[in-house]
Formats: sequence, C-alpha cells, structure tokens
Amino acid sequence: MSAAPSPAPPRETRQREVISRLLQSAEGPLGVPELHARALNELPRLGVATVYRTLKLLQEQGAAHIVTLDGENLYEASGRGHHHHFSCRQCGRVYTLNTCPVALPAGTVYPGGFVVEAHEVTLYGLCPACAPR
Amino acid sequence: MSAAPSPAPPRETRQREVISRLLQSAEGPLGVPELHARALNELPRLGVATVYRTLKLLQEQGAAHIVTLDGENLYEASGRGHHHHFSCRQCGRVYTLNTCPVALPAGTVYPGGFVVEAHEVTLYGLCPACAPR
DNA sequence: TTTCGTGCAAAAGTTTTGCAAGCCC
DNA sequence: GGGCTTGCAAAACTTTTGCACGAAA
Repeated sequence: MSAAPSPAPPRETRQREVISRLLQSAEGPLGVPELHARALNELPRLGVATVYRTLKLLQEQGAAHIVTLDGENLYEASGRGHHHHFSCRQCGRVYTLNTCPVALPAGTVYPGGFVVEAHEVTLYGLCPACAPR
Repeated sequence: MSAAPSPAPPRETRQREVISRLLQSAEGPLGVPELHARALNELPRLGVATVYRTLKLLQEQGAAHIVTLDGENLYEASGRGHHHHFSCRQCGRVYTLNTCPVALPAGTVYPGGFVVEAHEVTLYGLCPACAPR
C-alpha cells in the first residue's frame, strides 16, 4: 500500500484570479449569470462551467459561500465578518447588513437541546430607496 | 369603456384541494418532487406543471410560502404561526422551531432605513439526537 | 513534459409555457 | 356555454459532466 495521495494544490489561473477578485469586490452576493457577465469583460472566452467549477473550489477552500434568496443561488466571498441580508420586495436588490438582530453565540443551546453553531438571518421589506419617505 | 376587470376568483378544483391539503398536513416543508409523488396517490394523472402552478397560486394567496434550504426549494403551508428552522449539520434533518430569537415586529425600521416586513432565521448546528450529551 | 484546468457541447435537472381538451360555475 | 384549469409536451433555465486542447508547474 501507499501513503495517502497528497492532493496537488490548485493551480493559479487567470480565470480563478478574476472570478475570485470580482467576488471579493462585489457590493453584495452575486448570481452566476451576473458573475459570468462581469468576468466576460476581462475574459471574453470564459465559459459558465468554469464559473461553477471555480465557485465550487472556492467554497471547498472556505473562500466563498452560497446564499440562497427567493430560490436563487447567490455567491459571496467569505471573511467579511458576521453579517446578514436584506431583500427588497420592491426592487429585488439584496443588501448586506452589518448589524445582527440575534444574540446567539456559537455554542448556545436552544430550547429543545439544539446546539447552535451558526445562524442566518434574512430580512424582507422595503429598502431605503423604495420605502415611502 | 368598461369598469376595471374584476378578477374572477380561482376555481375550486380537486387538484388544488389535494395539493393544498397535503401541504397543510405535511410534517415539514416539502419539495415539489415529494409533493407531486404524494399527490399522485390520489390523482394518478396529475402533472408537475399543475403542482408548480398551484403552488404559485397558493403563494399569491398567502396560503403557502417557499423555504430554501441547501439550494433546494421547499414549500410550506402558511398560518401555522411564526416559526423558524434548524438544520442539523450531522444528520441533515430540518426541524421547526417555535421560538424566535429575534425581536423585529413588522414595521421596524432597521439602521440605514430598511423597513422590515418579515424575517427569516435558520439555525445550523447539532440537533438533540446528534449532539453529544 | 506531465498534469490540471478550460472551453465547448451535450446531458441532467428544474421550472415555465403553449395548446387542445375537460371541468367548474 | 364560456372561460379558467389541466395534462402533456416542448421550451427555457440552471448546473453538471465528458472530452480534446491549452496552460501551469
């Protein structure tokens, strides 16, 4: 028998660099079509498949994660601190909220014996631009 | 000229009755394939399209709503009180929580001018069955 | 050079839509 | 009877996969 095959580290390619950078500099979570469209400006021949493959890779590395809103899968770079999302029912835009409405430190035991490790909150309503002033 | 066309009320059909009832009596949120499968027992010729159309109708009526977990769209009957979900990272089961960790009455204005109408919370961690005692 | 990654195209999965026939009112 | 609904099938999307060529190490 042989030692466990040590997995070669992922290669650094232009595609991965661009996708990763776009994700990091985005204002909020992005859907695949949107991300792909933005990347096409720099990589005219980029295929959607590569976007999906790269996103999967980034998720495995913990560098990105998925957020699902209204049945649509959006992707977001990790490491920008604890935050939540606000979805506007009027304009459909998704905002990032930096305040957190719940007090549930990891390790909290919720009634019934549920050990909470993480939580996700999404608020729905009207964003500042759509709310009647 | 004529008066504003008063929208005819939706008809009561066997399909709608069955789908609605199955959703109400379900233990938790159901996916379309699962819901369709259960309905086939009573309506052998029911098509998936009707399930989707009925779910859309129920949502418009506020009688059902969508819950997305792990990228899968699940549907749940409304009117069973305010609740949230707990997803166990070990066994993958989704539980319904009847306590709510946030205090955000509809109409609350969140910092930044976001008018909150509703909120959704999902907790992740270990359920009572999977947590080391 | 060797292997991994990419582009392209086809496949698989999900949700929507068009249309003729059927059912509700 | 008239119009909304349904079933079926095709279309539109979304995400994954296979493969030969191109690029990183």
